[in-house]
Amino acid sequence: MLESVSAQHRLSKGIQHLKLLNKELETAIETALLSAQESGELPRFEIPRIPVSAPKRADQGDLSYPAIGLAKLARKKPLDIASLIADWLPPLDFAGEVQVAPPGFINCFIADDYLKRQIDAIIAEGDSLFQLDIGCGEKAQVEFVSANPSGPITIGHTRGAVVGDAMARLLEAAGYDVQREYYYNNAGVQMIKLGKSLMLRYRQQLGDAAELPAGYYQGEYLIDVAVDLVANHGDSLRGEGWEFFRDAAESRMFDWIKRSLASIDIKHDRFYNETELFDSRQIWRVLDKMRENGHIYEGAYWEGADEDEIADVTAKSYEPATWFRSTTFGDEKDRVMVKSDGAPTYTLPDIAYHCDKLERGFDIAVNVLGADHFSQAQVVKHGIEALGMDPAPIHVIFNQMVRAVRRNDETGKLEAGKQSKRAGDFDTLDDLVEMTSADAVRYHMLARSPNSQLDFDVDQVVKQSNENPVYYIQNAYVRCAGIFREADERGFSDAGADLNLLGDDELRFIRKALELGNVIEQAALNYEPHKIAFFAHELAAVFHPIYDTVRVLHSEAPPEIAKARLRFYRAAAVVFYRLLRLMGMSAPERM
RNA sequence: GCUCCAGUAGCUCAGGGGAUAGAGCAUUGGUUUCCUAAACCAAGUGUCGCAGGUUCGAAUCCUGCCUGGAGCGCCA
Repeated sequence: MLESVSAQHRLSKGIQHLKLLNKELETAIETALLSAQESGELPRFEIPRIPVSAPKRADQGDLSYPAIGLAKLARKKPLDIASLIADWLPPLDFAGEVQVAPPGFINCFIADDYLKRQIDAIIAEGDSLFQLDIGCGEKAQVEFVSANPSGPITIGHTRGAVVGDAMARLLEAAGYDVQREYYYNNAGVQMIKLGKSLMLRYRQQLGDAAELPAGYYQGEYLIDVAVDLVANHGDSLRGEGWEFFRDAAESRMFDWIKRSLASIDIKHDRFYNETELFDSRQIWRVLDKMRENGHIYEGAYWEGADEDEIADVTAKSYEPATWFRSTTFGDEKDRVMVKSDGAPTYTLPDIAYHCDKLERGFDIAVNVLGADHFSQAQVVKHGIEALGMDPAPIHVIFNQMVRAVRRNDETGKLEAGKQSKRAGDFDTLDDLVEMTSADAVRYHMLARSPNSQLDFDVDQVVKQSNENPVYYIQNAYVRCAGIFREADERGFSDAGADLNLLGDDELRFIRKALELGNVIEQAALNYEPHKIAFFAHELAAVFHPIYDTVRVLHSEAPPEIAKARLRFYRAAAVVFYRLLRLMGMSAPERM
């Protein structure tokens, strides 16, 4: 489905149009190949999609296409095919020189004139730079964080929060109408334990001798809540049951969670909880539907259980439970939907929730989960299939584990944080933000493939220096802002700037900046939000050397050249602003 | 035992059929009369875990193995 959508991608209407040059060239090459086939110079074969990419070396052009890949199909020498393509290539307004390079590459240079024109185009697009229309306004949802309200946002949740929010921003940039959702379980035994834990903490505050049993929530934060309850209500809550305390705890925890997330500029549009699915009896309707479709059965153990499992279950003398025959869909064993005590497992509401999600009509439903949810997510997917629904819109990003680390000065190795004497605890989002900054947390959590385990190096992130990529990127924007401030003070403007006076350095930056559209598309449609973080750093690395030599308000820069350069920096500032916002980071005017 | 993720420079990680494998940190040396040096310039560093295979071409794909992490509940 994505392919068909992406094929009809368009850019938003603006006065100026920024193009996805890779796509343009790919299309043009396809046209050239068809023409060559038409003319008989090339045999007929189905043209495979070979992506145009940016070569590593400058002398290999800005966009490169390996025609080598067609050699076998065309039964011709790669270099000859490349030549044919070059011959038949329709005119492209952005293309300068087109070279054929051995062993069979088409290397296309972007024309300087085109690059210069893009500067005003970038400024015109402003905050919506490279706002794509791939999504055509279709509905997308990102479900992320989804931590149960039983404690603070941990470092692991934080990764999901940052990745999810960046994903949402990228989908918006790709043209989707995006909803951010937070789903949580508040109907199970864990919340009962939370309520009882708070109740005991409350009684402790009143001087009762109460111990928290093992498995209850031992965290000190519940003591804080209990202290508050005593301060506000004295001992008047002594008669309240655990339900009261559960609700009080849930409410307090959610206030905390929302405040923590807000501190890194993350806000959900909707909070959806399990209780809704119970109250609406939706979970039972889902179970009935699965039963109707023949995927549900009752039994003390699952149909494929071996002797050991049966012996184990028999020993526990369970009453029969309700099973989902998920093995039909490739699962390794069937799963319990309703326990023998009549309570549903958490899987059933989870399936019901995703069913509801699909019924709400999202064309894309991204789910950001920790890798420890892998099996669970598979079962949910099987459940959706058992309902006769298509799980295709659902895409899960699994984040591998994350831990806070510090460098051990003796070994030089990174070690998990808690053992550090200097550190104290820093395994919550609040701690991380306090020790570093919201921007640093966001950047470092994002600048890693979700598939990689992440060691959050607290010491490195704390450093506010050029050692830290966060400030390296932001400083690019700050430097632009500094130029604008100084220009304003001197009453200098870029009105009537002649961009022909710009040099190769400036154009090198524009070249790189024009890749942003492709980066957004790739990051959004392939669910790889980390790409935007790497691109931001690369762009800053192109920017800073230019800043050093391309001076605007310098005694040796003639006013006409200064004007053109000022206009250039206006464009650069737009690009960095857009990038920083896509990552959910701030774009400070000064640092 | 099975499933998923990872293994690339001293460290943390990008790249994931294409041209001479990259970045940051760390190391060494240099740069500032003028828009913030949180910057720039220069230097060195590799058995891309191991072994086979596919291919014109493999860090990238396939198979097997090794190492580390996460799962495999009538927990949520």
